[in-house]
Amino acid sequence: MKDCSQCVVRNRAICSGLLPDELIVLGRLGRQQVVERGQTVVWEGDESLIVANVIAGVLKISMSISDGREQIVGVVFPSDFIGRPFGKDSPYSVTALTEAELCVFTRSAFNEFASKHPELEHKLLRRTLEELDRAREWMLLLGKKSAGERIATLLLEMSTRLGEQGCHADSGALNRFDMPLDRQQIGDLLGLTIETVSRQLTKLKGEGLIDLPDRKHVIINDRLRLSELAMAA
Amino acid sequence: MKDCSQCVVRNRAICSGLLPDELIVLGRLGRQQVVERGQTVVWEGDESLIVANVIAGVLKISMSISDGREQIVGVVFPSDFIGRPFGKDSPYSVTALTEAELCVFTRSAFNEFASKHPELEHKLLRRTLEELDRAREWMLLLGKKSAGERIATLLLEMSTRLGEQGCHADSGALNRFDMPLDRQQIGDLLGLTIETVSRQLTKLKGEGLIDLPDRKHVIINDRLRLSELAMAA
DNA sequence: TCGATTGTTTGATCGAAATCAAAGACCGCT
DNA sequence: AGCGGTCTTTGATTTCGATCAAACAATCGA
Repeated sequence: MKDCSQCVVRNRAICSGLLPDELIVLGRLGRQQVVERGQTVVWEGDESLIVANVIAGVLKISMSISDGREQIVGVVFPSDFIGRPFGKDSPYSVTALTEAELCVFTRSAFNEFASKHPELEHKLLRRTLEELDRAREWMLLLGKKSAGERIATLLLEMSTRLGEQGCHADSGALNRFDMPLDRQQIGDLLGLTIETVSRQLTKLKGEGLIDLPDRKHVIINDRLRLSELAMAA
Repeated sequence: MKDCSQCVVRNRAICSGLLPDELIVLGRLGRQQVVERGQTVVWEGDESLIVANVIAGVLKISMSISDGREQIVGVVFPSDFIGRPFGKDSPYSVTALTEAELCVFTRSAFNEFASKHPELEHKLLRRTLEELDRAREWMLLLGKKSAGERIATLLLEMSTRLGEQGCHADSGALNRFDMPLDRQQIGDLLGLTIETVSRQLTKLKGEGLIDLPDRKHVIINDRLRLSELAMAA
């Protein structure tokens, strides 16, 4: 593995805060790996063999019912942590939505290292608590919001989470982003069908709140009105 | 506070595994408190002043939209942990569904103690990861399951989680339990209306899969068929 | 025991999103 | 540039659960 001190997510991932020599030990346990769009790195129901830090790219966490219905239960960005430490099987799949770069550990090696480094576990705990908050926020969306509210919420959420990645100086960039999910995946995340997603997006575009120059590109014109639509608590 | 070594959730709560003298220190930080049915101990949006272990009773975790729509995002049982450590405001409310008994800490005192006791943070991390798994399972339910599937899933989930509490010798008790949620709350948990909940329960009763001797009491007659209906992955 | 209140069930109708169906746009490939 | 495949949009129709409405059952206090 390359030197962790050069890692682009060095200051944001859970390994931040480790001492230089600890980082060297951890670095030796991990390997960097490029995964291509569509590739699944963790399988629902299978033994949870690996965990990883996301260095670049966007991935989805998904669960499904035996008849094929699929729900996306999380979207993961650079510096986020993926996999299920401390548990034999993974209850969900993790699949790359874009080409991605991971810093991969075997679960057992990570577990062992983590048990000896409370600072790391503390970081992971904080991150897991945040992820739980986000999951619950999404439960509110899935349980109570209308199709229009769901789409508005998603656009704002993607915009801010992608925005956290880039340079903060360019504030205008917050309102233009590449949606890493296709229409089907947006549906699987929002609990809607592909047709409903399409209609709601067309509606927002018609009202001038957003622009959709092409399939992937989204431009938010009226953030305020969009957040009113999203009906946040 | 009473002696922690006598606590009924001693072996299951996150404080299990602490050394006797650590337990005494933690015990002095907490106070036992009885909360009555309907009482809210944490308010959504307010500063997260307290965290607690649940000693007895059942509580709900809920989030809401400004217009009053409410979603229950978690149900909490004895030995579970409530509150939001390491974060200024609580994104959700916590309200007692039955009379309950808590072991309450101020957030700041708990945070400080936890930072010094990795074993405790490790327990909390494992618990939070499990809670996250449950939240995601529920996202699948809210996003993709039909009303009938939701009700079947809930009945099985309540049955097993309440069953974990009691004595394991009496296996028959798993199939009879008191539902701590009323119809409105079941709706708020499943993303359904009170009428749909009632109709689905009546349907299951008509098919002989369950009995409902009174409002609160549930008897599961055919667990296998119920879990087929629940369509678990 | 009665009446008031609250919670639940049942029935009739409505509507938002799903489903079914087909046309249109975009992309990669040769 | 032209073709084949995939993804997206648009339209027509259906359906499941929501909403509206009223009867019914349980609980509680006087």
